[in-house]
Amino acid sequence: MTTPAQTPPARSDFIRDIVAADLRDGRIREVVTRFPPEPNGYLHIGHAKSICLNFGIAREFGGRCHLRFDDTNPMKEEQEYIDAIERDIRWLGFDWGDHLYFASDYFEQLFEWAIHLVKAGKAYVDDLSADEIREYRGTLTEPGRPSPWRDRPVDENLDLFERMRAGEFPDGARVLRAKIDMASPNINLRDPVMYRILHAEHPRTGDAWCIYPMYDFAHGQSDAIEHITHSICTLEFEAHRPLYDWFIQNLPVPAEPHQYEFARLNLTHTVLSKRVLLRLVDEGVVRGWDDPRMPTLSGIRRRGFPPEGIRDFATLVGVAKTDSVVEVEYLEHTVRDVLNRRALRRFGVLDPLKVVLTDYPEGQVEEMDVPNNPEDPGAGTRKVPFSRELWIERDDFMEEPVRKFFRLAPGREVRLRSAYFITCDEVVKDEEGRIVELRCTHDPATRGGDAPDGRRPKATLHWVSAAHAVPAEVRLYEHLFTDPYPGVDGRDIFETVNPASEQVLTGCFVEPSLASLPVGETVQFERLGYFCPDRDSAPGALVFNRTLTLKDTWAKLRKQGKHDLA
RNA sequence: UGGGGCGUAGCCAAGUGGUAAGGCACCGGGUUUUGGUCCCGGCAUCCGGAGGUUCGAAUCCUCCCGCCCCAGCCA
Repeated sequence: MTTPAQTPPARSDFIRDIVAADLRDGRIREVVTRFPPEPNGYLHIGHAKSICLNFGIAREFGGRCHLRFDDTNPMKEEQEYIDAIERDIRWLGFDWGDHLYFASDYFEQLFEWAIHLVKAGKAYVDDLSADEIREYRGTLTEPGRPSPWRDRPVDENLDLFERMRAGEFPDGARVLRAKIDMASPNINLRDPVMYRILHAEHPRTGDAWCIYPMYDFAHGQSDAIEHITHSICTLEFEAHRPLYDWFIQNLPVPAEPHQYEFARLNLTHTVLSKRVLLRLVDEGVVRGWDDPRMPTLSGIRRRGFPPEGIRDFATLVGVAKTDSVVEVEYLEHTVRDVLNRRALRRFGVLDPLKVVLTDYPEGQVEEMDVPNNPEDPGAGTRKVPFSRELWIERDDFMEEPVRKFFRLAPGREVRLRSAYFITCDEVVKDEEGRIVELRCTHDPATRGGDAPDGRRPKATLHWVSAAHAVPAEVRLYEHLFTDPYPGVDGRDIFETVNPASEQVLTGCFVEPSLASLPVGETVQFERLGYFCPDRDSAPGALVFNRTLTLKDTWAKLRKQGKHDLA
């Protein structure tokens, strides 16, 4: 309850070291990075690591970071994704200024460069089918063989390539290939395909093109056009770097960018494969791309995670080349850390148990002053109505308390936070023996929560005045997958979806101030966790998402079976 | 068994010849009107393994072992 934790300073890593050295040695004057998403899905926490890296470096070294959509495959890309991606990056806290680009903006230039290679005898049109190309490519241990079309005359290649562009051939009929080395031990250099024919509507260029460049032919050149100095990508592109360099060296590009690779983020109990995420959405396993259980930025946002918590996570996790799987608890820690500092405290009762204060005047209402955030005195206090009948958490009472349970029990006195000390006198049950009400008395001298005689109850409970309580639905969220490493053991990922990943609670009661809390604003329900109004919320029908629980030592003791030990 | 990478605590991760940072998790203790926060302490005689070089090695050399990526007209 003291020193507010600091946002961790950006530490150095091997990429930042390279950037610093390039700046220091004058190899570059200004660092220019780029974040290059393909608009074929929503951004997820793994992308956040890359975004924080690229935009973070630009910010730290006084350079700039471009947002460039890698939209070279119209079969999978959609405007909806472009919009969502821009929204999510902004939400994360980054800005690309005027530097919004699309690989498709460079299609004409790329085409000209392809012609350049053809004229130089370094690219050719191949008539082989996809299957044949695969056969000719060889294997990991055997070299490939040259296509029969490999030595086609330049003029013929030029003519055919122009006609490919003109739409004279059907999809798959021919491709343009770079002529490099069919025997290269690096398969990426065995005459990689540069262009394929795709008679598809492109989200941005419409039907202007029916041939589209492959990633390898588009990415590096796009970097060169934008004068990107450090093209940062994930490890799986490492083997592509020689090809990246080959194109740069063999083309009259305006700059010579360099590619650097780092290990992508993996999280336990989480899947970050776009393919799988798409299936979860399509098959209705979740409520959509922004389901609070999804690792997408939009899901995390809906869940109530603050962007700062994600940024902190990215910096704490670091950047290296070791394949790693970070425990999701680490993310939860940085999120709690931010929320603990910022979130307003509120009262909400998830599983209500009625308490009647037999010695409290009927009809009387007191406005209790309650701190908005003990971590931040500047957050002030609020008034919370208190009256004779209250709701408390059913878990906060035990008729026959076990050894380490020190909440309410018959004959026991506890503190109602910022209100009074109360003592349980009587337990009321229904015919089935279920506890339906607790009859208690309060000590008027403890108003506000402090006893003049200095006595201190072992427990402090949250509460809501029954007459003023606002009903709400609360959705409890847990890991989407029970398996820490979903899919690694060969089991179908969909079979390890946690059936309890979403639990919908109805009949919850929250304090009056919560009725007007804006969607997406995360508050702490004292002693329970962090919650935020979901977009499904409506004026008379509040819906809250549980962002995260608070750390809960008592729950841990019970789970370990230690609550009853001496 | 082709090529490219990587192996430091349960999980991340510094360190790059001078005798193992930090965070998460975990375990103790203190404070506390949230069993939260905060504070204090503990947690690698050892850096995938084996040799070698050196006064001295996680850091250099050799060999071995393990894991990841590449055979899309995906990115």
